[in-house]
Amino acid sequence: MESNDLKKAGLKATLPRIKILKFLEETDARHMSAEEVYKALLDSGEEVGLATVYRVLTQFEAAGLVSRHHFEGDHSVFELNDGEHHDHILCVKCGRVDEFLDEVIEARQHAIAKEYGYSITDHSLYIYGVCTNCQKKG
Amino acid sequence: MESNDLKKAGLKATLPRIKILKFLEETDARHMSAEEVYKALLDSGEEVGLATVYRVLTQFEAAGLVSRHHFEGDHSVFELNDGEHHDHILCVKCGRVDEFLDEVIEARQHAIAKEYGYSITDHSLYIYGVCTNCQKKG
DNA sequence: GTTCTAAATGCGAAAGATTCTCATTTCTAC
DNA sequence: GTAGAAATGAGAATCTTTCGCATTTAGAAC
Ligand SMILES: [Mn+2]
Ligand SMILES: [Mn+2]
Ligand SMILES: [Zn+2]
Ligand SMILES: [Zn+2]
Repeated sequence: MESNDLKKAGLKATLPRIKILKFLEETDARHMSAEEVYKALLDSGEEVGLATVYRVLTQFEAAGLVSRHHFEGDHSVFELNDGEHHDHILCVKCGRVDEFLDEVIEARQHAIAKEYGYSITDHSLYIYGVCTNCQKKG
Repeated sequence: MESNDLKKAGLKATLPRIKILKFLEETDARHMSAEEVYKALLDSGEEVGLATVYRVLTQFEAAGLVSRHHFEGDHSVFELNDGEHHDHILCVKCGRVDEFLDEVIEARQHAIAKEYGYSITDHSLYIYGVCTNCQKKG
């Protein structure tokens, strides 16, 4: 139930927040932009202002409910957190996105941070390429 | 001499391009935005239109003369290529940027691309943290 | 259940970064 | 030197995101 999740996250259980969280939990599409969330809600008959979608997604991010990614210079996309970190590999032709977690890379990142004297807070790793399908086509 | 470098890159040796390339080669600042390049040129008495700076940097990128980075959701920054790839670790407090190259990570990325069936074209890795100096301050 | 108040919303306006349009200028090849 | 193609500059336009503010709402207190 969404209102409880929101309260646990320290957010007032308002109707727009409930709708957005519910939508993110139920949709199969991951990695959606604010605009896409907004339009999807409209299409399903739920009225939420675009500015509110932006605000709420930013709050969800701060609360740890979603992650924000910046794929290839584009606008921000959001995805519901499932508790485990992962990185992304994406197709520059068709936009396909796959997720992976590599412990060796994770460990090396921490070693590098240590080496340079940084207290690590976060990282982003995107691998770009052409997926199997798009390679076949040309 | 910049005009030769430009011609080698397949670009007509125009005055704006020469000025921008010369500037990038002579400045100590790396990782500059288009706006910063534009202003720095103005300050040094060189007149180049902002739209031209954007255009030229994008052409330089396509020609392999510079790399473009998207640090932390912000606008694009550019740096002159020195022939060798590197990744970045940056301080979220003061904006300091350090560069590193980790062969283990590079190798793992290729392994992952292979595993998922991607023909890899590029990647971006940014590690965010707090640098030594900023840790001391609090 | 009613009332109260701070917080949240929705709308349009505004912002910031980048691209586009098009008249004018500049390279380069001949 | 001339011609034609390509590049430039200036401002308009675009796109995403944020802001300002009047109105509404959640949730706590009666
Ligand atoms: Mn993901
Ligand atoms: Mn660099
Ligand atoms: Zn593909
Ligand atoms: Zn710092």
